[in-house]
Amino acid sequence: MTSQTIFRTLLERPNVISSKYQAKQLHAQILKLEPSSPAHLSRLISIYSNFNLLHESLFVFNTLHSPPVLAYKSIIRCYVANGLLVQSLDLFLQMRSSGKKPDHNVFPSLLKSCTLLSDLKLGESVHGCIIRLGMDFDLYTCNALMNMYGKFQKVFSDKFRIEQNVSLNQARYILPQTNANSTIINQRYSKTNCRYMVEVDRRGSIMDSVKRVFEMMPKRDVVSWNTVIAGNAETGKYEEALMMVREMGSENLKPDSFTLSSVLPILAEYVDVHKGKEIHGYAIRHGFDNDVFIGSSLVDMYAKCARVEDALQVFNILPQRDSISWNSIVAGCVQNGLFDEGLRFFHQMLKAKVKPVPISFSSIMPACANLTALHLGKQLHGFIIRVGYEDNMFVASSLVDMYAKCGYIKVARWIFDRMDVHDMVSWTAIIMGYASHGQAYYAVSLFEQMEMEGVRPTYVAFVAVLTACSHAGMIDAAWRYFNSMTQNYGIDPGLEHYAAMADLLGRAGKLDEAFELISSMHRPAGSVWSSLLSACSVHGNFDLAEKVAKKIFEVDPENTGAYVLLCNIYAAAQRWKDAAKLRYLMRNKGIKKTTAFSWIKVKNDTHAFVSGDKSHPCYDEVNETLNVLLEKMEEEGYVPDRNEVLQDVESAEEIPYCLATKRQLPSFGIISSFLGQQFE
DNA sequence: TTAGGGTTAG
Repeated sequence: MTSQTIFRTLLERPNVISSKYQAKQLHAQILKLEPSSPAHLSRLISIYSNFNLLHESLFVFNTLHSPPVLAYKSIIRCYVANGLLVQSLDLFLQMRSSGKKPDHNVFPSLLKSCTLLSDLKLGESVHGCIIRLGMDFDLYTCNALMNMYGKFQKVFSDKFRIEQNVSLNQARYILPQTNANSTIINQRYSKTNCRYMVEVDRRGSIMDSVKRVFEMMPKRDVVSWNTVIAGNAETGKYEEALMMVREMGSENLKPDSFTLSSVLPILAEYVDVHKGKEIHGYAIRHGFDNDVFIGSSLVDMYAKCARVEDALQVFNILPQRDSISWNSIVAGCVQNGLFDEGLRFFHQMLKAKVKPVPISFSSIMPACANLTALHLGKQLHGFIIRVGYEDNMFVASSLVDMYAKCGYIKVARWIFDRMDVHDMVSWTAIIMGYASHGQAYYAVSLFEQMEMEGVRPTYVAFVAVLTACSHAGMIDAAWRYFNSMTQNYGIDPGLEHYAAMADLLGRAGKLDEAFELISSMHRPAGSVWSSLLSACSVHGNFDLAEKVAKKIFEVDPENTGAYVLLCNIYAAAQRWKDAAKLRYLMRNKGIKKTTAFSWIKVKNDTHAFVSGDKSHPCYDEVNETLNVLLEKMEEEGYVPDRNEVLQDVESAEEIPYCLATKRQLPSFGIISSFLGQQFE
């Protein structure tokens, strides 16, 4: 074969050119053999642009006096791939003014530019151009059109959601509640509602555009279906998305890895592990389980369905892991309460030299918060500042929560005040922080501030404010919020809200009122009754206690806490026979009190305290210290109530403080050195 | 021409 034949073959079958080096060799051959052939030069531009070589492509393009369509569309594609979006649209206009008729390959690139520029109007103009040129039946062009409209629909949807739940930071002034404030709140909501209607119309019309394009298509491929399915999945139209996955089959198209990427998050949201497993089986049968996207989605789906073991299994056999698969397993562990495991994976991720992103920190921070591992939380905070993630709303909210849970409410407030915008979660985190620190005034004031700024309180925000009221004995305010949930926001009170109210009323001695409230619940849970049982014990209402205990045993016959509490109540009332009968019943039923323990971290060791254990080497010293503290407390007027403790069902010990073995948390010193070394 | 992960809960 002569060099000329090879040259022609290469130009006719550009796919055989597998490297940038070969492309440059071909360029040299063209210059040598046919340097002025626009057809050859255009093919060369196309080959260069396939390798994303913008500089080389432009170099050749600028030598052409009247570039053919192939040259234009190759440069346009290369511009888009390099993020030069305005330039891509400029070149399209230049091509049109030179009289060249664009073919169907040009539009996907242009539509991508409009999407990346977030310019819907421009996208609609391009759509008009597509229709005028009669390209609106082309498969690739239609797929790209649907993709563009789908992306805009998601942007509108996300933007609207954020506007609903975000306010500017004006939390530095705390206004008292007045009628004037209520008027402002109402005005804000009526404005919000107007905007809501406009946005709903806008989103609806964009989704109609996606549908219209889809329905007009003479032929659809798997990408067409995937695009519409993803559009529905991302905007919460789950049933529609799943229905379309089933409908694909009627056009003889099988779901591929992209389809599964849309389906798995829906099943995670539905907590439907059975269907999730079916999809997992399908993925294995079709070889998609090696796909890193599917792997991450499976990890996430299993974790959200509380199947951490399955999530770990999928993660452990992943042939390749990227930042997202690591974040998925870290978040999966933490969300399921496996904090140590989550921290270990975070550590391993750093060791694997995967750079943490904001999501990594907002996923791991709740582990520090729930373990009250302040030292680690502070180290991570330092790292967050160094890499500049402290302004991320998710990261900042998780920091607010971590500091509040670790006892540093002032630092939590400082971080909260520094945030430019507050969403519903950050408000709730700081309100709950104040509530758990017993600073109900701040919690309630901030809740009202949040309402003033037009952020709609949610189910969780009401849990927070009612908890605050409960701790401070604010009965009137609590009733106001409890009633406001349904009346103003249409949120049905749940278990947590009833529990806070029952706790509040019980502590205040309003036992009958609490009984009535709990009885009004649809299906009162044992835990809500339990707080009333405890209040009955404190206030010495033994008759009601028996009634309440009966209610608990109806819904939860093996509620250990209720047995123990009732036993103690009988003991306090000197009803020894009843107490003994109950204890006998417990033994018969095999009900045992779960061992509770608390722990304290001293330097790098965590020491756990369990009733009845004398194994710790410093047992005597600890007991001595406890006695000193007890004496001091008694000097200041504390009278220990030993009536109930003496009759504790499972323990014969009078003072249940002893020491158990050390519990080892991950060593954060090691993580700290990684943070410092690798990513500064 | 199409894809995956995050913060608040007595």
